[in-house]
Amino acid sequence: MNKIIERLRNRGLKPTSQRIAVLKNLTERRDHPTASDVYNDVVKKYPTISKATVYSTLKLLSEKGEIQELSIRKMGEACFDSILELHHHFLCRECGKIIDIYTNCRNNCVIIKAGEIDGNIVEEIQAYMYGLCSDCAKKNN
Amino acid sequence: MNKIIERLRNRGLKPTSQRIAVLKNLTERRDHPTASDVYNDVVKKYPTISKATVYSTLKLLSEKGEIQELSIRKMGEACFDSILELHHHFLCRECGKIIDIYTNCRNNCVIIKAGEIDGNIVEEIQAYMYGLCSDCAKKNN
DNA sequence: TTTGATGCAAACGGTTTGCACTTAT
DNA sequence: ATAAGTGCAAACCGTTTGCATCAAA
Repeated sequence: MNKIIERLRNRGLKPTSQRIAVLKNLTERRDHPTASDVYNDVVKKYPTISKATVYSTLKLLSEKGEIQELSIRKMGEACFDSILELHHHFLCRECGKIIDIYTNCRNNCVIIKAGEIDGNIVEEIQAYMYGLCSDCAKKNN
Repeated sequence: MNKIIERLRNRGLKPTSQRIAVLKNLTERRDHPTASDVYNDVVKKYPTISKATVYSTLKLLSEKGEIQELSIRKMGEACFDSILELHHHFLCRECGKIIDIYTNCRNNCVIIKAGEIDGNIVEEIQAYMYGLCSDCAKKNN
């Protein structure tokens, strides 16, 4: 818990109970939730929290670089990830699940090795993979 | 022009003047326009075209696989690409420009070579790179 | 002719904003 | 005390929808 408060303080954000609950929730789950997903969870413990606060907290945390907003969307909604370490995402076309992909991309990716491509300076790469997740692949057999 | 009509017919879409104008516009430009971008261009020649028609045409073409909707957004707006050939996208953090990246990824990417990762079947990969484009990199020096 | 497309305006849904009230420091 | 954050509702904006009109076959 103190760790969550510290993370907020380090980013210059007052550690209010709402913000603590939001960041804690996002940190504990690994399913790339949308703002509504986080709200629906947090509101159980803090019935008075508003969606606006959840939105504002997620936006602030993204801007400060404490969490990241993914480029892909779940049914039109932005989704968030508390893990900043370089990793990619797999999106299942059947069940819509988003799965973290950790790969030794740095070792294999010519672009990351070079740090630039076609004269453009590459600071970050996010790869989005589409296909059938292992669960859905099993079911379809 | 006949080529555009043929592309529409092949997808089972009536080649109306509006649809021809939309697909032609998207095919001629390489700047990954949003629906509004396309509308603003097309409306000059067809002053009566409505945004709803542009949206519907772009949606139909995406669904039929004739064009693609990118995963990234320009200021919250969906953007489209008439090029389906495997390629990636570079997004400049300074000017917001989206640049096509063609790389021999197939030869280097362990994931594409394997066709699966962590048991998930990978059918497609879109890589999004973030950084400074060559133009902005020059300016900043 | 008749089936499907268009244009308009209203609805929709995720996100943001304005403002009076509340809370952390 | 006071600066910052919250909750509510309304506004916002990209996108979709319903429906009467219109055009391609």
